[in-house]
Amino acid sequence: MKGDAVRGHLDALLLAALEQGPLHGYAIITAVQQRSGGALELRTGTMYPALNRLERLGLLRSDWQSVGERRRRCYELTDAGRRSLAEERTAWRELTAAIGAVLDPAPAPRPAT
Amino acid sequence: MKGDAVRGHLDALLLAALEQGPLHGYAIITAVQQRSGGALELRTGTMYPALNRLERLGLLRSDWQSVGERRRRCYELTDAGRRSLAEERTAWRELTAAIGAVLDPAPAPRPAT
DNA sequence: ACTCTATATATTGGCAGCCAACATATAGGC
DNA sequence: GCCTATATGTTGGCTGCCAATATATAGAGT
Repeated sequence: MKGDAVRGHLDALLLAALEQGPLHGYAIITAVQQRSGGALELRTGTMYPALNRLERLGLLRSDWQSVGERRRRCYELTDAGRRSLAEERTAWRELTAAIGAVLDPAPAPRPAT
Repeated sequence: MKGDAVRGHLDALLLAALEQGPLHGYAIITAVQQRSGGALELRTGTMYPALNRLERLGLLRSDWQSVGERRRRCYELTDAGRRSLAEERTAWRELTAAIGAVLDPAPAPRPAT
């Protein structure tokens, strides 16, 4: 998968990854990687700033956990985040429908041949 | 449709628009607009430089036509352009499959309940 | 003990690629 | 005469992702 593949869809991916329950950043990377069959690999320099931004926007909330000496920042969706995810899904369907229609145009219907 | 919608897929759209025959730039805009049901509207500041780039890459060739006093630059696919279009289609399918799998994950198969 | 990898989070600088705005010109309708 | 559609192009700017870098703990291998 070429670079910039997730451009414009990063927020949707992050929100979707958190839909089924809280995860910390590193776990989000592996979850997205697995769900996509290895095709999508989020970069830390891409994801962590995005998670912070989504939290500032009120779509996520986070809390720090400790596992031994290790610290993790665990994110979960807010209600606004769930609504935003629904909008992102709609936008994604519209985009794929629009581009798909140009890439693979339906044959023009013709008056009863 | 939000801005930057075509980002990363512009070349694919242009090549696909020209697949069924030569068109000039303005006609490409209306063709893409119609095929996408009005969802996609290419900007001149986006398209014309892209057409030039694709011609430099050898994926398109162009010739100037005259309709009365009007001049049109008519583009058509080269063989390399057709091959590139096929690759763009494959890349598009892989991308939609990957992102789609994250946005709408298949329920995990579980051992005979 | 030492090294390498995996786990885990974060910042910085760079840049590709699209967009808005602008510029120009012909043609046709009202 | 004016407005809109047709038609092609350039310039500057900004968004948003990436590579590179930094830091630190944990565990496995040798």
